[in-house]
Amino acid sequence: MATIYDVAKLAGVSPKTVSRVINGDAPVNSKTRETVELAIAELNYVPSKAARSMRSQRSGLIGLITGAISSTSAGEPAGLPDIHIVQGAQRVLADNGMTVLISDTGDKPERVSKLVQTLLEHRVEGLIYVAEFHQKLQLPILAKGFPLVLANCFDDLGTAAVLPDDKNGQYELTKGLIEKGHSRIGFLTVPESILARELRLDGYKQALNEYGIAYDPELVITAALSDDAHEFDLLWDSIDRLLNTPIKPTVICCANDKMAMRVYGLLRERGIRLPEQMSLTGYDNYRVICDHLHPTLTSAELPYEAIGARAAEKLLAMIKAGKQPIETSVDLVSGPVIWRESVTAEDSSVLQFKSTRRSEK
Amino acid sequence: MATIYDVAKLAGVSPKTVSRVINGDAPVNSKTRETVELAIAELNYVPSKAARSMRSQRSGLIGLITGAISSTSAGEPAGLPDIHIVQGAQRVLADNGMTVLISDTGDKPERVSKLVQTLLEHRVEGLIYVAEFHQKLQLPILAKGFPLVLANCFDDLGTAAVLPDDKNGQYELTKGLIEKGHSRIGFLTVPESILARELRLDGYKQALNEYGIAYDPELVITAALSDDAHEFDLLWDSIDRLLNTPIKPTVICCANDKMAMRVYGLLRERGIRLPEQMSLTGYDNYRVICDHLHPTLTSAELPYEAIGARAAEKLLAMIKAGKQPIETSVDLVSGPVIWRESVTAEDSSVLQFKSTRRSEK
DNA sequence: CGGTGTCATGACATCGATGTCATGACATCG
DNA sequence: CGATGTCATGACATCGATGTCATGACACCG
Repeated sequence: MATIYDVAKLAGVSPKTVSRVINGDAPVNSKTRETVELAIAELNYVPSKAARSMRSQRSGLIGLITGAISSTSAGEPAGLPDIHIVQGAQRVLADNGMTVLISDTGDKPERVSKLVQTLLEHRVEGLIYVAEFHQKLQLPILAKGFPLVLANCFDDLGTAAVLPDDKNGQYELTKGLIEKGHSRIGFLTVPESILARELRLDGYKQALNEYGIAYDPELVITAALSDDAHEFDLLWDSIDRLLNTPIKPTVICCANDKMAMRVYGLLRERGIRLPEQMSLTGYDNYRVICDHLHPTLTSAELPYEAIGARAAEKLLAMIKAGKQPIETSVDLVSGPVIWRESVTAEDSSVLQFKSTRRSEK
Repeated sequence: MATIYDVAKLAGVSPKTVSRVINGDAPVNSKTRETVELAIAELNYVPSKAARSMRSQRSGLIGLITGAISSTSAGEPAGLPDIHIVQGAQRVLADNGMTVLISDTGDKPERVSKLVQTLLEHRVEGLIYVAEFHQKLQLPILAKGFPLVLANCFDDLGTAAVLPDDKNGQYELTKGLIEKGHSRIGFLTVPESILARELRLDGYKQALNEYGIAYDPELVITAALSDDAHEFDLLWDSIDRLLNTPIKPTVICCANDKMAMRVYGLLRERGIRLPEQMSLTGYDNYRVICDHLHPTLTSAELPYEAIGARAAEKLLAMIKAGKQPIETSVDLVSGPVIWRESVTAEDSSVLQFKSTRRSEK
């Protein structure tokens, strides 16, 4: 590969002059510039970042650690694939002239510190750690003050983090359902081990509360996440319980789109027409599922792309601030609810009836 | 960040000795080694790849260009997300001590040459280009002899490439169906613009042929790919045509899992029970869909992870060969058929079981 | 005409690691 | 005892780019 010396030789100038042409940081005679540019083209010269970053002490690299790239093979979490977070981060970073170095844990958390080491060898200017689902964790400690942003996760040490606003998502979803005339709203949640559970439940309750609808614990059922047959039976039972409550729900909120996809099949097997006899919602806005299920599935978006983008922006700000410590913070990112065919809107008469009833209370 | 000089100073030795300790490439007195190792730990020293690769002329970096990372937002292709190809490549490369630099076209193909430039600045030792679906394309030309592997695509110039064996996948799928007793096999294909169409059709025909089943063009219907409402009507029509053939098919092969997901809904809307009254297959083995549809969906795997891995192996071999030109080639990678609940086996015992149960009602 | 300023360019050192060669301390051998 | 070999270590140059400083050519001014 050609070097700046080769170019200089061919153009009959000093390497420094070539450098000036490339960087445009000092005046160069236009005739000289032309000769140099010709030589560059002739030799297919591309400057070496390694040499540059040695002088400048800036690599232009950002390290991104994720399990995303291997996660789909193993026990996959229920949500959207976190690759969308990588997507968002990569876009923002590329727009700012940074190149992204990815490394993947391969689902072996103990590898993280070795990956970090490799990234530091490349002198990344900052790190983003992407978790597969909203969780709390503890990374091996880096040098103090090294720019690090956690995406989709957070820790105890006050490290900068960007998280999905799960409470708000379920709140907006529930609120929308109520405004469309639903008041018996079934809720299939995930197990307690999942952080999002409580947050979403809070959003659900808040919406009910604002509209004066009493919270009925019978309508909230914990459904399992995992994919094996046993859990599948449990989901079946959960639905039975919902359908057998004194006043049947008119809509079921599923903890995520995958669960909703199963519920489509289960409900139809017992002859229930969708959405006429039962409305359904998911969570994640997993496009492949939501757009292609029939009827298409209403879902609250898990704003992964935006989380990635925000994490990147935060990181860039931290890098820019340099030594001056920016106060780190935890950002919540909200996503919209995407209304699709799986939810019926009851007609105005019903709404009227309902509001009447409410005022009767 | 600490340098080798800092370590040397702290340990009271020369930088070269530190280098020897790090690389273990020459004998060092065990006492000296200990002192040096202590100093390294003390200073959190991490050697700089930039400096190393300047001397060694090896960056340890592989460039990976993809549209994957932005593809889901725009007009998404029908298949599996190509991120799985990245997955496979990253795994193999990491196992070989290489770090992956990703860059994304952001769905703007004209950006490719700029991305290549950036990757070359980082002195990547090779490049993998990942396409979103099986296609022919033309990359901007690199320096001749620069290690490059195309994944999920190929060109006219005989560049090394790794492709899915679409013909074999559909062949195995069709063969399996025949062996399970199906002989009227509907086939919803993708438009002619898609390369996989002809390949898969060939596989379908070959299987029929081997079992002496006549090819009936009426059973093969071109269904659209895109997601808008109009195309959706067309899919409906396609299914009608299939159901109205003189002898109805007992199974419908869909061009991909997403299409199959829609067909589930469409068939059920007209009261057809799955899989009892109609078997279904997809293509891609898009796990989120196949595992979670009810009944679970039989599908031929689009072996993206393996394609990525193979591409990486090919690239590493090319790099290792160096100047000696390895003969480039196009590899086909086959994936298995994953048999799930959506296909009934029509052998006598099953038929008997069914009729028994039905008569019990 | 000499002093001063501007423009275009080059010589040289430097970033951090490591290959090459040299050196000094010992051990071993004839 | 002197020659030779081995071991442990260091001095120095080098990879490719660029910051610093110097230099030569020329214009302009008093």
